[in-house]
Amino acid sequence: MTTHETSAAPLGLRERKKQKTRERIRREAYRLFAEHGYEATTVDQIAEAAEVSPSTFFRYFPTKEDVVMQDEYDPALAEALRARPADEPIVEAILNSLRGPMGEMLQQDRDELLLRTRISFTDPAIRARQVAEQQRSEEGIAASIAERTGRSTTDLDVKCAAAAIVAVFTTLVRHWVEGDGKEDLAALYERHLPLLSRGLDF
Amino acid sequence: MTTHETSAAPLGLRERKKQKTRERIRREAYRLFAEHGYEATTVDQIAEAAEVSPSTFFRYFPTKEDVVMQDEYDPALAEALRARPADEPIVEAILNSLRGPMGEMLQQDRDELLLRTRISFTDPAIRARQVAEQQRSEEGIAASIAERTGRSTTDLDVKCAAAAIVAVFTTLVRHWVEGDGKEDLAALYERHLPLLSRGLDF
DNA sequence: TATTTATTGACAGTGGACTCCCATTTGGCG
DNA sequence: CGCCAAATGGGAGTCCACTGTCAATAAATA
Repeated sequence: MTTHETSAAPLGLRERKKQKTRERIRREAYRLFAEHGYEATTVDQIAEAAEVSPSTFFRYFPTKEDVVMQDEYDPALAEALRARPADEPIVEAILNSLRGPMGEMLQQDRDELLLRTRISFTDPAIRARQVAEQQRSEEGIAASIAERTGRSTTDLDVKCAAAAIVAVFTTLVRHWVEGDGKEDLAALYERHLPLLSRGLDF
Repeated sequence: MTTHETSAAPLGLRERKKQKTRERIRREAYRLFAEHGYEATTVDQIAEAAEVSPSTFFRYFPTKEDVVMQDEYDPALAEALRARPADEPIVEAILNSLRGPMGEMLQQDRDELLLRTRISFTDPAIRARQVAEQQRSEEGIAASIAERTGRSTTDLDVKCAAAAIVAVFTTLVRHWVEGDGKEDLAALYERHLPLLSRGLDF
């Protein structure tokens, strides 16, 4: 590597074309996945729909799995969490993070998020990948909690808390997806996340 | 079908042989998975190790995935939960269930559980399957909670609670596996599950 | 023992993910 | 424009899960 990517790079025609190609492949893949399911969609079909050769598909994505999402949201949340005052109770801190730009981000990507999430809940093969990502999300959130409370990241209570939080998130998002995204995701968070702070009183 | 299976069937030589073959395939598969990983193990290898032809493998297991575990424990927990008095707080009820025969069951299968769980945490492809099972566990536990509290199974709070509980379980089991099962799993439950009842006070 | 039926192994596919290679095209640049 | 490097397409090839068929064998049954 002789050149470093700078955020202000003018981006020549070549780069722009590549980005567009990558995006086109990804978009067509998602469309086909949504239409016929992940397993039932072949790389050849994706390539054809994106108007590239199968070889080119593999140049952009090392494996078919790689075309599926990595979730930017949970890591972003872990980040946002770090900006909140440490004396704020964790659930409050999360809700406050979601009320900020983080929430707008979700609002913005609503449709794509809906589609992606639907796929990942529907298809077992993709689900696997998703779970791996989720694990990292948990670690990120655990790290935030640990940082805020001066505990260790390896603290089991911290890990359990992070796991519970992510689990509730997942449950709410699933509910949201099953309702075709008609409900307000943010409202669901506001309504059900506090369950964790007040304790499971069943 | 002209004959029906009766629980007291004396089980002819044919049936017994089949059972043994099935078990042998499963055992060898697990051994190889543990040794080389799920993906890296081919059906041919499993068949050879189990001393059957590849065709026979597929006669016993429709797909390679089908050779992996279904978890009997979480459903068993949901069952046991139903036997506890309804006025007992949920986390207490769970712990009490685990203190009974349910706990002995776990104790008994310790080694196999350790192996199976290790595989399912290690290998993404199997993890997918596991997650699907987990989903059903959540539903089972949600059903128990709903039944105990007279709420609906579709109640989002109930679903969130079940998800949180399973998430903590998973976290603890993972921790247990990572420590090679040296710690006492039951003790981990006792120590960290109450986190959920008293609320996340971070 | 003779007949029937279930289980098996061998073998020849199929399809799809993924690799390698090479010729062609296309954008970057002097 | 003309050269170079990057990006692409096409094709041949590998690996492996999984299917289907058929003949041989072993168990159940008469």
